[in-house]
Parts: sequence; C-alpha cells; structure tokens
Amino acid sequence: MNSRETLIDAAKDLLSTRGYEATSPRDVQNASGVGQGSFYHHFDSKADLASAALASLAEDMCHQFDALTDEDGLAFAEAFLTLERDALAGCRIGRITMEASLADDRIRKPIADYFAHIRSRLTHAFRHLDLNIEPDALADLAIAAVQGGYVIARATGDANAQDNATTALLAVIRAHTNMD
Amino acid sequence: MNSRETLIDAAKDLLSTRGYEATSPRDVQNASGVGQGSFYHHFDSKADLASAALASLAEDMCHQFDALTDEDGLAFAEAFLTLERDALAGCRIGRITMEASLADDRIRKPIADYFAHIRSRLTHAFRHLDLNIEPDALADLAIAAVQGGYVIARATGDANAQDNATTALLAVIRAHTNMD
DNA sequence: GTCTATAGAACGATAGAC
DNA sequence: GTCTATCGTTCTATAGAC
Repeated sequence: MNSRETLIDAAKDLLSTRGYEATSPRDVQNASGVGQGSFYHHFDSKADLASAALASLAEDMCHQFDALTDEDGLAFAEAFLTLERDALAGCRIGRITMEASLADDRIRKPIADYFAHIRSRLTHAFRHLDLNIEPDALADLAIAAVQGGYVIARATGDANAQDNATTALLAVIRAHTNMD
Repeated sequence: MNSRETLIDAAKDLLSTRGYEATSPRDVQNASGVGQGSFYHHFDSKADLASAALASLAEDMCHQFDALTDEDGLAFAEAFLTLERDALAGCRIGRITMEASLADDRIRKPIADYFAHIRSRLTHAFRHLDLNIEPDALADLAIAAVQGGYVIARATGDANAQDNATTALLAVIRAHTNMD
C-alpha cells in the first residue's frame, strides 16, 4: 500500500470517529506513520484528503448497505432498521453533517451521495409495501430513526435509545401493513 | 446586562449555530464586545462558559417545548412533530452530541437534561394514546424523527427531508390509533 | 471588574534536502 | 516520492496595568 492509500485509510478511521474539524493533518500523519511533507505531496489540503477519504468511506458504507439482504419490501426495511449498531459511537458519516465545514462542497458531496443512495433504495423498498403514505417520506423517517437514534443515545448516554426508535418504527409500519 | 451575561448570550448564539469545538473564546469575545481578560475573570475555561451557556440554552428550549400546547396525548405529539423548524440549520443543542467534546461532563450534562426532559414529556403524551407499543420507545422515535430529519436535510441539502420524516411518523401513528 | 499584551502549544500549509 | 524543518496564524489561557 502506497503513502497516498495509507493516508486515506488513516483519515477514514479518524473522520469516522472524531469528525472533520477535530481531525488535524498531524493526526493523520501520526496515525499513518507517513511524514509531514508527503501529506501535501499527495493532497492539496486537509479538505482535499478528507474529500477522498469520505468518498471511499461512503462507498464502503453503500456496499454494506446494499449487502443487507437480497429480499425486498418490508424485509429490506427490517434488515436496515434492526442492523446492530454502536449507538454511542455515532454514525461514521452522519456525524459530519452537523459541522460547519459541511458548507465546503468537497466535504458535503460524498456525504450527500451516501444519503441519496440509501434514501433511493429505501424508497424503492417501501414502494413495494403499497401503504397510503409516501414511500420517500417513509424512507426519510427510517433513516431519521437511525440517525436521530444516534443523537439521543449519545445525548442521554443510553445505548438502547436508538434500538427503541428503530424497533418502534418497525412495529408501527408492521401494524400499518396488516391494516390494508 | 453585565459582562458575564453578555458572554453567556454570545456563547449561546455561537454554540447554537457552530457547535462547541468550532467556537473559540476569541469568537465569543469578539461577538460580545467584551475584552479578552474578562472572559477568564468570569469563567475558568472555554468548557466552563460553554457549560453555563448550554444550561441556559437547554432551559430556554425546555420552556419552548413545554409551551407547545396545553393539550395532551396525540395533540401534544402532533404539536411537537409539526413545529416549524429550520432543518438546514440543525438542532441548536442536538448538533453538539456528535462532537468528541461530549465526553466532557460539563458539556454533556445540559444536553442530557434537555433530551431527558422532552423524552419524559413525550412518553407521558404517548402513554395517553394507549397503543400496543411502548410509549417510551415511541417517544424516542418522535425525537429521532426530528433529530434525524436535521441530519438528512443537511446531508442532502433538501430542507423538506425533516418534514417528510415527521409527517410520515404522524401519519403512521394516526393510522395505528384509529386501528385500536 | 475590565482592559491590553502576550504566553506556549497546535493549527494548516510550505520549503527544500535527499 | 519521502523526509525534516519551519513558516505564519490561531488556539486556549495567563499576566498584570488600571
């Protein structure tokens, strides 16, 4: 693995756990073991490296998401909502959305791509259910249950909060499905 | 208004919009018009001021939340879910939860208090509905719809995402209520 | 209690030897 | 392409005059 890839890997790890602003070029250099000059040989700036790292991270997460299950409809939504997550750690990519640096398009683009991807796939899944609720709105609610679950879990220190939210959503959707 | 209060007010404003780590003591000093020395006369550290500012902010937001409506049950949940919000701005207090500095108890305490407060009140409201879903889990879902809505809106740049999530939740809860 | 001045460390980024 | 050394700025915090 060359220096460029080593830097990206270290950046992915740090961005996932600390976010963008709290991660300095020095942190990435130390974590990767690459010298300071090499950073700026391969990347124009901190934002440039972060953009590449976030793009790779978003791709990884899209693949994980797509591999949830081969089934469709409710089964896919259930796989998404019941996936085991480290609620107290926060979303590796969602956490960045609250930073001011999101205004930088190099940072926002990969994050927007990830959410657009899972939104589209979840909308497709909910369309199969044929409820009298907009499938795309339901997709937003499913994503929000997960992302908001991270927020409540971290705020209260209660790791169950996220599971409460996703389980409750699955229950009301199920009830709604049986009704029609 | 004395210097201490002026500093707290400026800090509340900056923390609400930029978060904790992206707000420097200098920013607060400049925004408040108070000299650099006065900051450390009234507060031991940046975290000390932030703790006081967040406590005041959480109190403000609890009052706003409590004033949503005098009604109970579904009406309260509806008032909470349909409240007009600036989705692209993010939650003034929820945004802090994704920062590493949340590990500092002086920062986390006022945030935990706010979420515990609205969680408790929403649980109470959902208990009145008497659905066959745990009221506290439904409360977590309602909060998650709002907080996660901020995440999706900011990630995609689509201000409607939050409204989609909260409206969808209200719809499934309503359907569930009519069922019983 | 308020101010100006400044400390020491970390920030993002660059220079230049090899 | 990789390294060490260092730039100028900003960070959080302190000193000390008034």
